[in-house]
Amino acid sequence: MTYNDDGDEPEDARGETEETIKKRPPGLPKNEKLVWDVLAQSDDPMKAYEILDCLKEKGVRAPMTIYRALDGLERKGHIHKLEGLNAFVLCNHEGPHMVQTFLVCERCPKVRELEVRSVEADIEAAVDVSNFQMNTARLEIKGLCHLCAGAE
Amino acid sequence: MTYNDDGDEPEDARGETEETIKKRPPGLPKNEKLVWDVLAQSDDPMKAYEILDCLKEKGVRAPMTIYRALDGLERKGHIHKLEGLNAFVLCNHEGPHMVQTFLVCERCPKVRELEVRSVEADIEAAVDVSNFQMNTARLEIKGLCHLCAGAE
DNA sequence: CCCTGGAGGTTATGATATAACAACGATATA
DNA sequence: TATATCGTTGTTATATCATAACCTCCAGGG
Repeated sequence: MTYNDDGDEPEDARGETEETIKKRPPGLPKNEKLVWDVLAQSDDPMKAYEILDCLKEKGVRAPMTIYRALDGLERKGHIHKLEGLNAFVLCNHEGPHMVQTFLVCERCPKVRELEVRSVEADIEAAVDVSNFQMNTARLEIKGLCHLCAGAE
Repeated sequence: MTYNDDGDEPEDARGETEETIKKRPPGLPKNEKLVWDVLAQSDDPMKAYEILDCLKEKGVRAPMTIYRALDGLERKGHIHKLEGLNAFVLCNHEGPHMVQTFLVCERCPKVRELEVRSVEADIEAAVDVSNFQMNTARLEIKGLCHLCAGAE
């Protein structure tokens, strides 16, 4: 058995992943696949220890395992960390991008990732003026989501 | 002695604050003044436990004390938290503002706060379209500062 | 065959942050 | 004065988040 025994689908035999819509990127090591699948089944961002809880049943015991997988996934651009929540979400679009924009509800756990071209352009311009060499940027917008705002 | 014995200047008797340029807002409780003064003397963002170390000599013993003061200062808009660094900086401009923008160097501890009107406008527009009720936003831009970029 | 490097397992610990409760001082007001 | 209340502070304990260090396994290349 190798560390990269890629099935195209999760090896899970119990049908837990039937609602997964997103397609898991190929070539991930075992633990990164496990973590990716957990995140894919969650509508909301998840904390490292929550992911760990979900994977206890699969034999994962140590936080280290989760953090290593998260680190790998993040370096490959498959997930983002929401620093304000200490939580992680799948990236929801193709290709690399410099500015990640999130709408974070303060009343419910919902987070949406946006892609806002005009913001990206403005940022690049402003940063340029400041003589700063941008690598990545993360914009976390806090407030009330659609539903929570409606409910006052 | 009251909890709000405002002197206009830090009560520090040893001249440690001689380089302070910023003007501490009036009416702060004792611990918030202490923490504000520490941040004012630092060019760079500081972590809670670093602030605590600086205030050991003034008799502050517990992390709680620092976190409470930071919380008060943040709610009043006098400081910001850089979530990506778990660190805190003085706010560098007047009046309330919805979007905080930071240039965070990945090679040295330098962080600059910007005010970028065009970005703010774009964000508000984009958020509006998304049917989201924005409260605040924080943009953390990572890369190489001026000096570090020059040094390759 | 042996070496190497990526991936993984495990234990321990470090770093960050909050809960809970007690005590104090200022202010208001009866 | 009495006493109620509120914000601030002090203190202890604990929760939460993250990494260091060390060892093993195994696939692939000389």
